[in-house]
Amino acid sequence: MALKHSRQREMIKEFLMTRTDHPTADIVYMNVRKQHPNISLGTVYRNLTLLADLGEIKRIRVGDGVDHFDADTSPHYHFVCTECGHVTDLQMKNLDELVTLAGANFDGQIAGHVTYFYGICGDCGKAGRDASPAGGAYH
Amino acid sequence: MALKHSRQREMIKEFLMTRTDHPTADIVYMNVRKQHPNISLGTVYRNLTLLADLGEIKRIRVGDGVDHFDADTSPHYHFVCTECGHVTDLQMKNLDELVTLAGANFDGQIAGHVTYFYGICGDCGKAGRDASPAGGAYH
DNA sequence: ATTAAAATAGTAATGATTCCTGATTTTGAA
DNA sequence: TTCAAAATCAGGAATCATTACTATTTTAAT
Repeated sequence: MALKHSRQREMIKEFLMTRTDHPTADIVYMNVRKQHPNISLGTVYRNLTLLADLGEIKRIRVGDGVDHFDADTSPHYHFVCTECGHVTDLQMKNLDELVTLAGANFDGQIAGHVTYFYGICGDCGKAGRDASPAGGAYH
Repeated sequence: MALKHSRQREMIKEFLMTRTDHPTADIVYMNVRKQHPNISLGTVYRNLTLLADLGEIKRIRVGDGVDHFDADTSPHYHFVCTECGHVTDLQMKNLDELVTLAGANFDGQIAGHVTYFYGICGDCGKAGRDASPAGGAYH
């Protein structure tokens, strides 16, 4: 029942903390494997889930069919690029007031909300303009 | 290239329009099969995707690992019960202003936002209180 | 050092969704 | 009406993320 220390879990957490983007389980796996070549994908999944349950990391779902993970557990919002799929942080005031607003005409207890934004990220926007036949700078 | 009429697609759309909840592909499949027993699950998926691409229905993703579908394409928000998993509509003013707010400190083009709420729905709340040892009405 | 609980590696299983293929429907024109 | 091309279908195989299983290894308390 008690939690025991594990080198694998430590490495997963450490790796996540080095990243400002929000890697998927598979990306975590590929990277941790560089230092610990025979870690298994199942171990990565199990520990990501465990850490998320403990509240040490956050699981992020942005509708792309893959779970992303974030070592930053403070409340903040995310942006998903519909072009490259990257998930990035977004500075913005907290919107918990929405829960009150939503609860006004609703029969039930609203515990929280999920909000994320989508569009074209800065990099893809630049690349798109550069590649455009209608007047980008090429070379 | 041109779209051709299909009985299957019609039935799928018709079934969705009878529902105020937001069925998954599998639920659509099981129900349409009552009238058209040898429709295939692949056909249901293909047509749900097609209808969603045409904008005739909406695909809803609420982080439960399954896509839900909604014949009501007008902008509105959803609530997911963490107890029973049901997805229901939620009356609330549109929040497109959030996109402007979010774009303020962001490098990129924000096209839209996804918001949904979660908690305990009215039915589960009632059931929970009824079953509670700490003072429900038993008789 | 001993030992029971927890965690692991490796692999199999699951579940939602997509892809593939040969047969069937639809539709517009002859 | 007849016909052929394009679209769609049914059924099943394949994919992909994730979870479950099991024999072995690691952890940590005695």
